[in-house]
Amino acid sequence: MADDDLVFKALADPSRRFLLDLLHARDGRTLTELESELEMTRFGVAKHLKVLEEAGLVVTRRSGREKLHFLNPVPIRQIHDRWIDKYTERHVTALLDLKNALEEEP
Amino acid sequence: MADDDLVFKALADPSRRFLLDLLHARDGRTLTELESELEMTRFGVAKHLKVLEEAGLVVTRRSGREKLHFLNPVPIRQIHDRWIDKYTERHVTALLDLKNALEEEP
DNA sequence: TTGACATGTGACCTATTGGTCTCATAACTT
DNA sequence: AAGTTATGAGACCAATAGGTCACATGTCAA
Repeated sequence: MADDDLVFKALADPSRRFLLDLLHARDGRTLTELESELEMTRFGVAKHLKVLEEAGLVVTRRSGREKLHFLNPVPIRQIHDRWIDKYTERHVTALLDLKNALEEEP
Repeated sequence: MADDDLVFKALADPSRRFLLDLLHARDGRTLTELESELEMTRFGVAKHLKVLEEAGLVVTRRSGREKLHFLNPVPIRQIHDRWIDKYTERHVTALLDLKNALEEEP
């Protein structure tokens, strides 16, 4: 399977995106710790983490019997750069900054 | 289905990503024109375009019997912002700029 | 070394998805 | 009006993906 296909397939599942949210909030967690945040068996979570790791969205490091998981932002940025050039980026960020500002002020 | 789920599901298919590539290169194309670029029947392409449109990745405008398709970069940028904060962005862009520079110079 | 803890593998079932086809509507051209 | 062009809706089938389970390996602590 092509590299980018692995990334997009990995992002296509809501549980996996939630795992990325968890790791974005705090890195270096174990499978068991992440498992407690999802309503799913350990096996399901392990499968999802494996998909994320094979896509390069999550990087791991072993520490004894534990496996620590870290978020890797590089593939996300590459998605961005595929369809948003520097010129367009200025417009889009300005638009979204305005949107966020308006949503914060009631 | 949740908004972000539609976007990620839409991006999960290589044919749909190729359609976005085509629209990124040149906007405002019709179904028939896009169809000629894929090795697939018109019905398949139409289905993919519908998925992209429902996800908000493609915006359309009718002109007589033709339907013109345009790329909308906003959802892409929102994916980016979900997992890459301003601080991380500086590091990642610097890293990727370096990578691209090295690949261009042999 | 014995038991508890943390993770890994592969089979299995069900639900979803990609792609094609038949049928149908609407608009331009002459 | 008639023929052609551009698109739309829904049935259908094969392939894929999400989730659980039984079973297994490696690691820590007493």
